[in-house]
Amino acid sequence: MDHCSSCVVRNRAICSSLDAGGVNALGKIGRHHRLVPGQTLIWEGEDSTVVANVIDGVLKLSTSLSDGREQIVGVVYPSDFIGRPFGARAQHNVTALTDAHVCTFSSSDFDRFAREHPELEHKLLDRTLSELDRTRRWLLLLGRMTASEKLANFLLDMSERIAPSGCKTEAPLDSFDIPFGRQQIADILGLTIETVSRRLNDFKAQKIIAVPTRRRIEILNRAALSDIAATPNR
Amino acid sequence: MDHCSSCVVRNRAICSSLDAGGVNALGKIGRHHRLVPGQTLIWEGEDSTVVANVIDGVLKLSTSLSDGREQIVGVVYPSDFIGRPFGARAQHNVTALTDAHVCTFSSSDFDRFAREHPELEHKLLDRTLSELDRTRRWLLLLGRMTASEKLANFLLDMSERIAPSGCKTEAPLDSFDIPFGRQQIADILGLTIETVSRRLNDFKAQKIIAVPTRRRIEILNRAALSDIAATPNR
DNA sequence: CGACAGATTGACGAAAGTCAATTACGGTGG
DNA sequence: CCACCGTAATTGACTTTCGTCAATCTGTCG
Repeated sequence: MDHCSSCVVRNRAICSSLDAGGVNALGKIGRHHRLVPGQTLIWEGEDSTVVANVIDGVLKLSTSLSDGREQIVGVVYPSDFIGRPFGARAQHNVTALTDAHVCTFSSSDFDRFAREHPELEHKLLDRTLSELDRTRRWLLLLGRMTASEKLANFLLDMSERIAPSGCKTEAPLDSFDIPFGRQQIADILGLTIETVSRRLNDFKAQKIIAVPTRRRIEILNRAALSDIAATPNR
Repeated sequence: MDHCSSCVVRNRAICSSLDAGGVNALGKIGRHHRLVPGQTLIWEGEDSTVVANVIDGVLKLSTSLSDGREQIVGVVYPSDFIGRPFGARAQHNVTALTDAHVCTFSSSDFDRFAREHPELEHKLLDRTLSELDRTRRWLLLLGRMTASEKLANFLLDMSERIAPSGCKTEAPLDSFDIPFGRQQIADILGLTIETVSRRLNDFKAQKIIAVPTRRRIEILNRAALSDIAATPNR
């Protein structure tokens, strides 16, 4: 880990809680890895031996049942943290969806480092609390929403989280590529690919969205989409 | 907060990370509250002003849609921690299901205290990571399981988490009271009360469980129940 | 002994899943 | 640059599961 100081996520990842000396020390125990789409970094149930920072790319967290049913339980982007520090067993798979760069640490190294750096643990705690809130909101989507509501929320969520490289705006984009195929959308929303396809076509027919290519979405009528996405009670 | 040293959760709540002096200092900023069933401690969307430890009782975390659909996103037991420290807005309601005792702290007091006590933050981080893992497993249940599978998992989960006062065994109980009505079971599992009732009766007809009273469950055939609860792939 | 909320049961409908066939996209090689 | 191929996505017909609505039952508590 030679160039932490020039790392693109230096100021956004948990590293941002550390001063130059701390980052340097952390860098010494980290290793840079490249992942290709479909490559799995952590397997569910294995003794958790690595944690990591995402530098570039998109990865999914997933769990599955023995008959093959799969649920995606999280999607991570650059600057996000991966893995379960402090000795517990990995509870889900971590798999690259795109080409990805990650900065890995052995669990034991990271645990030791974290315990010596309260500022890092604080940052990680804050992130984990936010991720927990986000995941709990997802429970509402999976447990209580219809297919159309799920998709509307998904598209709005994507438009807020996807920022194509080179574009610095913070505002939600009306036109973007999603890093998921239909099966993955289905696995995120707890649906089948057929239902995803049908509801997406409903939106297309109503001119709420356009789908110029398989992976591109254009939101033509954001108000209508927000309307379909059942508003949480707050 | 006079008697932290005699608190029943002193050695299980996050307080267990503190020495006598620390607990004493924390006790000074905490206030003891009694809650009655149905009483709400925190409302979703309000500016988060309190966090708390559960001393006794069971509480639910829930979110709802404007049309009344509700999803329970968490259930907390004695020694569990409630709330979102470090300034974010409350994302869900916290409501007592039984008579309950909690030990509350103003967010700002707690935040300040936590930042001065890395051991406390570490403990909280470890718990939050575990809770995140648990919540993510719930996503699989809501997104990919049938009503029967959901109920089987729910019953097994309950049998492991419920320990009636006075009983010190760690083994799962085959006979226990659940602190939920049918509507709440439905809100946990993303079902309707009718479906809960029907599937429960299926289990009864198969002699897998008995339901001597509304709130009591007796597991007659744990193996069959585990069999229905689709096994995660690990 | 009622009365009421909570739970069960039944009949029906709607939403999403399943299975199968077809189409379209996107990458490859001629 | 175009034709071809394989994968992914769409579409259609049908089934299943769960939800909805309404009636009935039951146990809890005054």
